[in-house]
Amino acid sequence: MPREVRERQMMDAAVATFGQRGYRAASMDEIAELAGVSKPLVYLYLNSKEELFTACIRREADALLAAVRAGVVEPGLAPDQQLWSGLTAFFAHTAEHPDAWSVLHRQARTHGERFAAEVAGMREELISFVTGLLREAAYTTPADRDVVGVAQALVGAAEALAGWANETPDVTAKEAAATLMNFAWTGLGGLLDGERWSVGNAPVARR
Amino acid sequence: MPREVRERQMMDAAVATFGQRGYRAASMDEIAELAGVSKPLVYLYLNSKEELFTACIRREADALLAAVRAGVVEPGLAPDQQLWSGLTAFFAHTAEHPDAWSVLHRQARTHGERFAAEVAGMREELISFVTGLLREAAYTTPADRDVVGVAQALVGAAEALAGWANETPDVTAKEAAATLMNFAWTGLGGLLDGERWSVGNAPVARR
Amino acid sequence: MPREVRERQMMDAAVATFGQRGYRAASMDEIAELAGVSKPLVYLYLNSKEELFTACIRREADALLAAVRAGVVEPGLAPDQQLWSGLTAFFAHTAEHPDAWSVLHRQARTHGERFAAEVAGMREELISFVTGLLREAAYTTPADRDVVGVAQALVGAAEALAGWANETPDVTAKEAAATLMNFAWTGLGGLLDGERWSVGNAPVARR
Amino acid sequence: MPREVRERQMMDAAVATFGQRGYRAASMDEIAELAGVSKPLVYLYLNSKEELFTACIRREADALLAAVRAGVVEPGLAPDQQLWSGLTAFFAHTAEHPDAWSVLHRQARTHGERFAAEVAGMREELISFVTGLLREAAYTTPADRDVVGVAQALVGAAEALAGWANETPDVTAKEAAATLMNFAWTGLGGLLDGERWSVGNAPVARR
DNA sequence: GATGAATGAGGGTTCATTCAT
DNA sequence: AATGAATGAACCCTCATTCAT
Repeated sequence: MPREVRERQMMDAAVATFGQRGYRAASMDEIAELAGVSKPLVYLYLNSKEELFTACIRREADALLAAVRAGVVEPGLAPDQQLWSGLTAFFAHTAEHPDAWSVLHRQARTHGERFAAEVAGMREELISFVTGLLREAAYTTPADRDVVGVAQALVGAAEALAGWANETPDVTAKEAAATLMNFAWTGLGGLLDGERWSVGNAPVARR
Repeated sequence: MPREVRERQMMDAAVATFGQRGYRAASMDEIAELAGVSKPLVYLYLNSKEELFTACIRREADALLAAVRAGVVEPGLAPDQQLWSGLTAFFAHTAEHPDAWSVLHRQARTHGERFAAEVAGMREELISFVTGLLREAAYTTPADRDVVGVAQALVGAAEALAGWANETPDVTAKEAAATLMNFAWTGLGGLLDGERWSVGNAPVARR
Repeated sequence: MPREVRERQMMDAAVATFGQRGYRAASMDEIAELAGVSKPLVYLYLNSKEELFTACIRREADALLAAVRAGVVEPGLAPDQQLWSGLTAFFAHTAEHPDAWSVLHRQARTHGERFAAEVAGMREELISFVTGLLREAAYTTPADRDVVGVAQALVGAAEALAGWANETPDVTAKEAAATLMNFAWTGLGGLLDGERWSVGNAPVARR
Repeated sequence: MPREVRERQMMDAAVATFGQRGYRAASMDEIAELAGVSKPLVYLYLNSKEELFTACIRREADALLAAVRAGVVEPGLAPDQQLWSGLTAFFAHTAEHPDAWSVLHRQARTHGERFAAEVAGMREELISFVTGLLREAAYTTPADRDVVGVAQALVGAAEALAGWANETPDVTAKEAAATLMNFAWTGLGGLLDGERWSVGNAPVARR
């Protein structure tokens, strides 16, 4: 069997195992067995547990970023529409790859600086995607720190909703995205007055 | 040395170690050494690693809840004012106890159902505190799932900002709380138009 | 509370614990708790686990020997009658003190030479009691080794029956003694022909 | 080195160690060292101390039963001749494998129900071998409990003589078997009158 | 390209024992 | 006469990692 195929099998097994058990609790034995190969082969291809985990993080971070970017390809959309598209893609991807999401969101950030740094890169790309949107949309030029703070909040909210959607039955990606748009775009103040954000008109209309 | 004192020392050491290393990577040896006692004493008082971790989670969850509640004591405040107070207290507490916050937010939720369940109780109390506020403030009666989704988003945003504030120099609790209020209350839509939430008037005035 | 009383309490607790758990599995903690005292007191009175166990063995060995001797006091009995009396006393005592019997028969002989030697003394006294009987009763003078071998067999049979009687419901000391007398006195050869030993006449009559 | 060989080495080392030290006092370190391997290999092949001990009990119980059965193969022998053959084989085996005998007779029965149950199976086979002989040989049909009691006594006597023969220099298996046959077949009553059991004629002639 | 055999190192847990009061 | 506080040492078990084939 060609090396590339074998390697993908191993990484798949590793992502599943790391995602469910955690970095420390996952054993190389289990990963090798799940991949259907012997342990020395895992070491031959991926060198060590640490490198294997790092490789998993990178692959899944890239995949998630690609998915989000692919969701926002249409040019010329209004900022809120772009955000909506990105969020929908984000929620869809995390729902389809729960183990990968667990690796990125939970495991990578709880098992040492080395791994946290690896995933921080991806997070910053998300943040800068959001800050770009915000800067582009704002009438005035807000302070850097304000924008970053708000983007952090937005991404954090998205992460929490991804977990919530994965755990709560029947919450679709669109529903999660709508919830977040209502919250993030309209704001609680508006929500409490009965306002709602909706695809295609609401926020635009509001201006 | 009396048992109570020793026990507190051990729990402090455990929170620090668990918070920094993670549950699996923390060794009872290290905890005992940091507490300045021998390992058997830790077992004599706290029985097992699992029970020790559970005790840490409970203690810190209670402390965090107490801090947030203590921050919202003033009666008769408008809902947004209450939220602001709670958030400020929350950010202040997490900033003062970063290891405890790591235990609650990261470690407890990544190392097995048992621990996750322990912290889920606290999180639900926060959520219900928020949903209570929202229901109280709303003109209309929103659907349950909407409210819970929004509360999840809000708490997730708060958690992300707590991490951001801990990592970014010179971000005070008040600043983090203000950022979140701007984001959460005014909404991105309003923010982009130049609106800002501020202590004491903005949202009230808006009605 | 006077020392002697306390000491008896401890030894009682120790015999019960050692008898049920075994020497290694019994912990000084458990013994102290069962005795209702603190651990240091056990050490103050009995010095160490090893000495405590040795003291238990001695006490119970003496008690068992005394019980057997007390069962054979009547002088002038025929040898088989003496044996019958001794066996009845033996089975009665082991049935009344199962933990003590476990300590002597099982635990003391499975946990190191030191303890085995302690209980071997008692066993030799039983053996020599039996060999005395046999020599006294024999028409001819048998070889020493023959007598000792037979005595070993008899004592072994008695030990096995004591265990069997303790485990099998409703087997009384007298029944066990009768079974053994039938076996040991009449012999399988005779038993199979329908002979039986019975109190008072059988073996005597046979001569 | 192939797995089977290594496994036998480990079990041999385990039987020796368990037989001499006892279950609790034997350490996996010691067993591994005696087997000439590292500790993890013992765990890889035999899983746990408990399973290792159980495996030892089973192997040695089977070996002992096989040895006794192999000693009684000749068909058509008189019952006492069969008993004599079985006993000779039994004593020869226990003398050749004292550690195995210690494991079966002492250790397995003093360290928890699980192990005792494992060896009880073998003991019942011996008992039923003896009871079978007795029933076959009896003119009358004796009560069940009587037969079992007598068989217990006989097996107990054999066990005691095995210990005695192992400890006393120059006692051969045949001598031990002869001593037991004298005791068990002729009975003390007969012995004291000068009767002796001997291979080939005594009991048969007696009928 | 692939594996069966093997281990050094370390972690959780228990326990007999002592000291200061 | 009695105990609460404390520990050194050892044991069972697991795991990442390598070597010879």
